[in-house]
Amino acid sequence: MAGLTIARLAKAADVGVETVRYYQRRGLLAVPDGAGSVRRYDGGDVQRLRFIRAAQGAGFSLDEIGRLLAFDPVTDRPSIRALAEQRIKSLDAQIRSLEVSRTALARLARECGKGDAGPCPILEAFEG
Amino acid sequence: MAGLTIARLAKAADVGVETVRYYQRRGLLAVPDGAGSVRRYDGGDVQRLRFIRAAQGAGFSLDEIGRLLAFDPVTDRPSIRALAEQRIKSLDAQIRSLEVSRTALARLARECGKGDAGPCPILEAFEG
DNA sequence: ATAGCTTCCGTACCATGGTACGGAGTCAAG
DNA sequence: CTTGACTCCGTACCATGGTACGGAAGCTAT
Repeated sequence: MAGLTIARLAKAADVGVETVRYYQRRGLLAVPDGAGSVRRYDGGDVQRLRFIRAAQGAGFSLDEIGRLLAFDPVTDRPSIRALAEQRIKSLDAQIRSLEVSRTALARLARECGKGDAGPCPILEAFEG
Repeated sequence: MAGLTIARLAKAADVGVETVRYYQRRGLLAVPDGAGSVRRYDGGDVQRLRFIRAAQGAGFSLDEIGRLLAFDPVTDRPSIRALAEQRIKSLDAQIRSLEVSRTALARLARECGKGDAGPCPILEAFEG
């Protein structure tokens, strides 16, 4: 009987078995019907898991990935692109926010390193 | 009787009442002893809340802020600075990771926008 | 056919930073 | 001295992305 067990599927996609189950619960991955038996998976499932991981790597949440998977690759291009643009905007906002923190903190750390007398400038900055 | 109620304290620091309680549970803020009565807070508490928010703005987690608050501003400068350097490294890693996503996704979105025939290049990229 | 590894499934738990709720007690004003 | 607002406290819940556990059933090798 061809087909992968859940453990082999997980290994093939380099995720944990519990992660596979979690994606099934989230509706990202179909649960094959194995009627009172052990369910079998195929290459399509491996592909789908890889898709999910790749999309995560591009910054999409599992919720967004669910929407991506529901789209038709040919007819829904505008919607897919819109989702991507939205994600890019969100990534930009996150990046900017982290950079603000990074810059402020680096300046404070530099200040702190310049001497060792008195209270730490890092803590002082947070005192208001 | 001088002293702020928890609602006034929260308002003064621009946080929610539940957030104040949460910080108390986390050990970030002292719980004044109000012996079977309503507890009162002072300017020091407002200051401390502002500190927490400012430190969060610099990218520190509540756990790290707890450590910062435990340090002596004068004698623990090296430790404080080390914590800051560590946080900067972590911020840098997060920023780099987001930028990788951002760049890859922007390229795909550009690809997708170049035409409307065939399957969406964004989805195709995730297929492996 | 029986030991022992997997699988199945529900449920609970992890970190993170809160938010919401419900009952009981307290407090100030009318 | 009662009403209404606020406080206290424990506990549960939210999102996010999983991880862990435990019992029952299935599967495989000897």
